[in-house]
Amino acid sequence: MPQRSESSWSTMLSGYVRAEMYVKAVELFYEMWVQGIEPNGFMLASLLTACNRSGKLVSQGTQVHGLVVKYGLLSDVFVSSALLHFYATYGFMFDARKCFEEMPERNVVSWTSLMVGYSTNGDPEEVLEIYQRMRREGVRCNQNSFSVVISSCGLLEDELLGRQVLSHVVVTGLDYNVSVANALISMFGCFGNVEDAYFIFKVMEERDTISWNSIISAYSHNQYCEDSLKCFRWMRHGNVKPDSTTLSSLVSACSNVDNLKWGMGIHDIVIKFGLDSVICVCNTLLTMYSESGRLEDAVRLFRDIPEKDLISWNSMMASFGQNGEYQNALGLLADLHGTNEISNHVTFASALAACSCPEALIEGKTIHGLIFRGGRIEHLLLGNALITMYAKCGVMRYAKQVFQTMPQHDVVSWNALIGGHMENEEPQKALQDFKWMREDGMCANYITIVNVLGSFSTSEDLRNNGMPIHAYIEMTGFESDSYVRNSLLTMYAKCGDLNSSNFIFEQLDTKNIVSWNAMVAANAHHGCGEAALKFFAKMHQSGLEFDHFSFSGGLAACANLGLLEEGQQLHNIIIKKGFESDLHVANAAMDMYGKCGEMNEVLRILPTPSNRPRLSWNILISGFSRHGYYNKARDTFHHMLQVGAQPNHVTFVALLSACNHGGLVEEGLAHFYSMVKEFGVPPAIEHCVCIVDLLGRSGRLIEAEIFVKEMPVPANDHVWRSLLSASRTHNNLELSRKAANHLIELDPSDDSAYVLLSNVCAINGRWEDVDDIRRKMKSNKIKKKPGCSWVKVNNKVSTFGMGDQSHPQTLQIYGKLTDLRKMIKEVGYVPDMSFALHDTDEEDKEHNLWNHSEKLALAFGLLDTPEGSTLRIFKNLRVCGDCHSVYKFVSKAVQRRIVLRDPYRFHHFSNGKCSCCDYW
DNA sequence: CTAGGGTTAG
Repeated sequence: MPQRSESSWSTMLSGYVRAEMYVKAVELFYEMWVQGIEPNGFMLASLLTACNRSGKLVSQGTQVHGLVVKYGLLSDVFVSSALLHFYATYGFMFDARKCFEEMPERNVVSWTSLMVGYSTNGDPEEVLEIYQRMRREGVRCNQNSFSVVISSCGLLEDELLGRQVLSHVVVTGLDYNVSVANALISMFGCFGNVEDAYFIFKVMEERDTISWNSIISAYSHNQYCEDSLKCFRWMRHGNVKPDSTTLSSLVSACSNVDNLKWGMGIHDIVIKFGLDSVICVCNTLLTMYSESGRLEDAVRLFRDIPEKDLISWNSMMASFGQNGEYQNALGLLADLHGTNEISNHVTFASALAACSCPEALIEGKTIHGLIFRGGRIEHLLLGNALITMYAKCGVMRYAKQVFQTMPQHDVVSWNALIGGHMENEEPQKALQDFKWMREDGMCANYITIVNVLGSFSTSEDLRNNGMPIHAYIEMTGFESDSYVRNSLLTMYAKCGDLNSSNFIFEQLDTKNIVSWNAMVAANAHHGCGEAALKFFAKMHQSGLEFDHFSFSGGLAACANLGLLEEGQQLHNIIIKKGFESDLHVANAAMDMYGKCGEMNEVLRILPTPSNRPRLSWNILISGFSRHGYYNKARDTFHHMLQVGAQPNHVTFVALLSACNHGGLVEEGLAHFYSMVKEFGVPPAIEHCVCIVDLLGRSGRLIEAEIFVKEMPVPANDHVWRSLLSASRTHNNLELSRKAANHLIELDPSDDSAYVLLSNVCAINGRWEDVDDIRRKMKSNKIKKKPGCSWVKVNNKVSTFGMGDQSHPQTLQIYGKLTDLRKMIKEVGYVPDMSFALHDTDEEDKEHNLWNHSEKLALAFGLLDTPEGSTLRIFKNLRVCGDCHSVYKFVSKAVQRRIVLRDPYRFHHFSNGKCSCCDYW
């Protein structure tokens, strides 16, 4: 073979590279090398390109680096550019960077290679750093460098820089370049700005498949399912053939219940184009079926994927987890172990997410162990997932421990911790961690704010923490976020400041389902049932569909108003729409039936004891308590302990109030002490109110007063009101005065202090004092909350005030009252004048007593309802003692069952007796 | 330059 010239070796070498015969190129080089021919810069650059493009010749490339150094060719710009490109391609960014920094001169290609390297290695921050440096050094970008910079802005959601880059693009005229425009479409998609994405797409002069894919995925990522489908139709109309990327995006756009019908159509198209074996498409389809609540279809799809990759496994595991099937998720983890696939951090994150419920705590701990032994414990994402898992299992101690041992935190770590405090009802800790987070220099995002606000639930929380944070929100500009505005609204509502929540609600530019639901729930839970129902109806009129939250709120409103029929109708709708199995809805339904006096209905829909959540137990106990079945309340409490459910502070409020209504003083006290000692539930103000009421009602006023002085939390208005009411019942003028003074001090606008005190004075015949109190009320502009009663007859609610004559059947009503009075006087009724609170003669007193609203409602109810039916009457204030006695007599005289609900409890009257045994 | 799985959420 004749001796070849240097140039012929060069030509051969570059020929092999052009022909994509990379291994041949390397072999040729060795042949030349053993013949002792010294390579020139061009050869080494070609060789590096071969190593680069083959994707496999890593060690060969690094050996070439040695030759470059040996022959002093680092100063050759072609060689050093090729070397840089080689290192960047294989992800050796340290070497790539070194190469770049040491280059004698750089062209735009060198800059681009470096940026592409960082981009493909998942470091968009570095890409933007380099871009800024390019700007400083006056280097002009080409289409490739612009594309990678634009895509990095999108990934980092850096909208400010993104718009700057756009202006640079326009200046250079590269906005007409297809690749650059494609990148811009995706970037705006990442910002959630589909309008600008579409604008760029619309003005493009020529589009390729990637352009279509970019706009479709921009719509898909931002949940604009219909728009992505519209684009797809337009694309098909122009005879552009979709590829697997197009269809993947479309499938993920349809990944929810509402869009499943379209998704299934796309599934058919996938099959038509023969793309149903593309793994990426299979995986998106799997997720789509799972997210639409069709887990079985997802499982079938998973089984049928011939060559599952790790993402298939991870997706399936996540699907099981999201559908609450943690055993299946963990089973999959075991199956994965038997394959060739190697699990990654996403695998474990999904497994942890599946274990994020109290029942799966042990499994969660096991995964924690696996992560530790697998050496993944320092992974940020897994640390975050662990915090979440422990927080959702209710073990904040472990969540905090994980947090403290993590080598680094991001905003998600803090949010998971604060969110955990929120869910576990620890508002002070949520606030404390929020403060520490800011001291630590970590920027809050909207989720942080939503979590912190969500942890507040009392008027104290609102005053001390909620309002200062509201100020912080206004200052930092978070109030422009619609999630934040909704959670502000919810906070004010939950803490009982309905005026403020109303104000925020009215100011909302768009009222979404969450805003409406918050208004319904807050009004229902704060005793404004009618307002709640109005919101409920208006929400529907505005075209929104009810969800779990709306139905729970609607039921709570019916419960508040005691509207059994409406509640039942709503419950029927709920069943029809398939919401009855939702835990919150089921609990709200139970609560509604309980508060409407239908304990049998409560028992009918109650979950079986073994999987009965604590909330259901609490509703059951408080239901029994409200109806005076204190034995059943106590039995339920013991049953709850037997099946291993943990009582919480609400359980004890219900239990103590059962003892209270049953007059079980010793038992109530015993529960109060065991609550702290045995169950570790710290006594809160609600428990103390129960105890004060318990002691006071039974006449142990001295002990009640001592308890108030010594109890672990400061007394509030409820405590003093209860003590005042007890001293009225047991006629203790001195204590009444004390309690009334405290009450007026705490809440000067409250009418009950004046009213109750004047009652005690009236009983004792101290009419001057009564007048004095009346004058004070007048001068302080305080009005007695008017008592009213209502009764529903023939689907129409009739409301009566004291001495009300506004009803169209007034004549008959008063006639009926006279009859009743005669009838029961014959069988022993004697009016109890101590409930007549004006200083008049005895006849007037009796006349006033017979003007009480509950008596008017009773007379009307008896007029217009069939004989033998149960009469249901409601009162906004505690029932008067004389009326209670009248109801008993009437129930026997006319042989009717009467159910009276006041704000505290139910009275079931039947055959001359009341279920409260005259103790209320 | 486009596409599939994961942690925080009213």
